[in-house]
Amino acid sequence: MVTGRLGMTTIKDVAKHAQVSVATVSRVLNNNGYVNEDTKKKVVRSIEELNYKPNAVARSLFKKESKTIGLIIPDIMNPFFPELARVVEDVMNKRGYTVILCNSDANPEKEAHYLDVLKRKYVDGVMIVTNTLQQDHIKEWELPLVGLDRPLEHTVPSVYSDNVHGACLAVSYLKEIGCQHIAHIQGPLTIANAKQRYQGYKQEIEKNGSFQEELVVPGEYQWQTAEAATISLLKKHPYVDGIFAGNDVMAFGVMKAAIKTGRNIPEDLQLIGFDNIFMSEMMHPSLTTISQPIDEMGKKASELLLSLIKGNVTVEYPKPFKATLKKRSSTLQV
Amino acid sequence: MVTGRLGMTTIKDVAKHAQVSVATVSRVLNNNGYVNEDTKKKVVRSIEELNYKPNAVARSLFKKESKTIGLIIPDIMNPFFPELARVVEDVMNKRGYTVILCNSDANPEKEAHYLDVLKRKYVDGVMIVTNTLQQDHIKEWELPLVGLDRPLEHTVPSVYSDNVHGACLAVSYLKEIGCQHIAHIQGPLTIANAKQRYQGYKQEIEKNGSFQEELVVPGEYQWQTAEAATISLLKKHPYVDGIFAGNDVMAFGVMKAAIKTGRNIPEDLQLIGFDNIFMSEMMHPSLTTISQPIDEMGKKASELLLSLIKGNVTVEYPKPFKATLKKRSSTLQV
DNA sequence: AAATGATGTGTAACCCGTTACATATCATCA
DNA sequence: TGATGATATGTAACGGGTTACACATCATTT
Repeated sequence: MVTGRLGMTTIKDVAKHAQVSVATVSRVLNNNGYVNEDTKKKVVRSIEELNYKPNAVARSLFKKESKTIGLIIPDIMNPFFPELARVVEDVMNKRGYTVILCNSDANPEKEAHYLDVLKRKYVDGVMIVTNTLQQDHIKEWELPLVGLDRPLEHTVPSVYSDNVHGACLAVSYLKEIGCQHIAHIQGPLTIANAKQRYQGYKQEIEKNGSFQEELVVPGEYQWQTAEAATISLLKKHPYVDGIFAGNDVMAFGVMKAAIKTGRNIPEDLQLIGFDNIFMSEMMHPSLTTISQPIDEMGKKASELLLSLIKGNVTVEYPKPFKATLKKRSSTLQV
Repeated sequence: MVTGRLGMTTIKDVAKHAQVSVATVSRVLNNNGYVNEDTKKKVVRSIEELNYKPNAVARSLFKKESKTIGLIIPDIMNPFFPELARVVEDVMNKRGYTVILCNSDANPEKEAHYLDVLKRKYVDGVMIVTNTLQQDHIKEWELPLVGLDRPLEHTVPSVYSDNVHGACLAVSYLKEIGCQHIAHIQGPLTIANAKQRYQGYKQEIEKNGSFQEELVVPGEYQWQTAEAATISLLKKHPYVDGIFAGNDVMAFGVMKAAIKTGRNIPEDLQLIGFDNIFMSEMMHPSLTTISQPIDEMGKKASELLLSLIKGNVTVEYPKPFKATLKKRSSTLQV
């Protein structure tokens, strides 16, 4: 009596069992149209007895929606993204959506490939962290799309924080607590937020006209590179007494470098990171950092995407989120 | 000329454009059956001109497969899982599969819910990290399933490492390098691997008959709890000179506790963690730990699942992976 | 009492691929 | 020369839902 994949029960089985048509069963399932109370009970009982679960694929095919979204990020191993992924998955799950995880490695081909696959799978929308998405790609893309972490083309609403402002906050605080020579460990300039953080740094430093190009070194958003870069920086410029790292992970590298070069943080060298990933509190000393409201951002992005999926064409383009200074122990108390 | 969702081109459009039947187009697409070379060229040209992408949902419905798998883990924010997720996603992607990410929070209801949803979406298989999956749940579950990180029912092949052995390794090494009083920060005993690591600890300690229940304290696999537990442990038993933490994250908590109680690692207190998550190298001192071959395990689990999906009923039940000692700076050099 | 509208249910088309089956041509072989 | 098999292509059923439309019943209105 049971047909379908692996003995999966179908709506036909239920209809036969309850002695009604499939249309009636469907009406009961979707709770729409007219169904007599008794009929409904009969159908519900059959559904339970047969342990029937409607086939989501068949439904998708007809409805042209899959209750699935794609989440494209560079790399889930980058500590910033698990937090984001978690929030997104949470919100989406509560709303009945499922999340396909895609690691692009910031590789445009991989991104394009995922976009393609996702579309064929009828995902209802995509959330993406990217630097490379080209306008022509987006043009062909008629599905709900929201950018994350980095501003995208103006045709795509994006959720990100005010990196320039955040960087200014960091640097101005370093100045405030007495740093005379503030260096910057820079992220890859191909990434918009790294550039902006650098801009904020420069901008704030230039307020008293002391900007020195040599105090900016690339750390590739990785602690190993940042560690090496910091060591050679400190060798060349031993007077550096404050460092603004482009993200927390690089700040961890700075910490290692400080230890290796015999400096104490915060006494000899004050340090501020960016992101406030959850590990930053775990380090010793705990890391003063510019906190991005990751939770809020993830929630906002999810709501935005959901709204686009619901068909709202004119969603708001959210203002950049405010990054805030989170004081911990890698800077001195004022 | 273009029909379908959002102007999506269908196989019919292509057939019409190439002046052949849909069957022929399908044959070209799937590269099976007989197709004349010239016809093929015509069809390929039409496909390109119309930028046709076959609809994966329709294909799924017929083929009863979705080229999608589910990955159910407790929480992607737990640093152990991003590494795993990354490998799995990588392998699967290369084989043409897409990964749905599910955070269960180790909550049986959530797990059951995800399992249900995934099944309805025709996922081809599921990889799961769980302590709670009951036999009756698995019985109803006719899809390819592999367990991860923890041994599951004997009906389900699982990929995990030899935790008892790993714990023994840790403790015996601590003894070897001179520790007299070795404590254990324990994970939640509801989790099989935490229990096994505790067993290994106990087993190895008992070899010289010095097991003391009071030197075992619960750290809930979290650094905050572990930190607090360690502080009170060290207060009560100041002679403790070695700690085996049930995982790396708790070891980080121990590090904080050591600093707060004025101890140097490794001089005053030697420390070994478990997992070898990538942060363990980043900490200062870098953490000596029992390394699980996360990459290999992820790959193995993926291959296993793929094999089940391909229809192999009798897959091997893999031997537990060997955990190995990774010496770093939280223990003294011998 | 006839008309109207709400209620209740079934039939069949549709979503978009895949493939079994039917049909047709052509080369090869006995 | 008729049989056989390889090649080539089309028609239609199928997968498992959803829903437009048709039809029937019943209560209410005038």
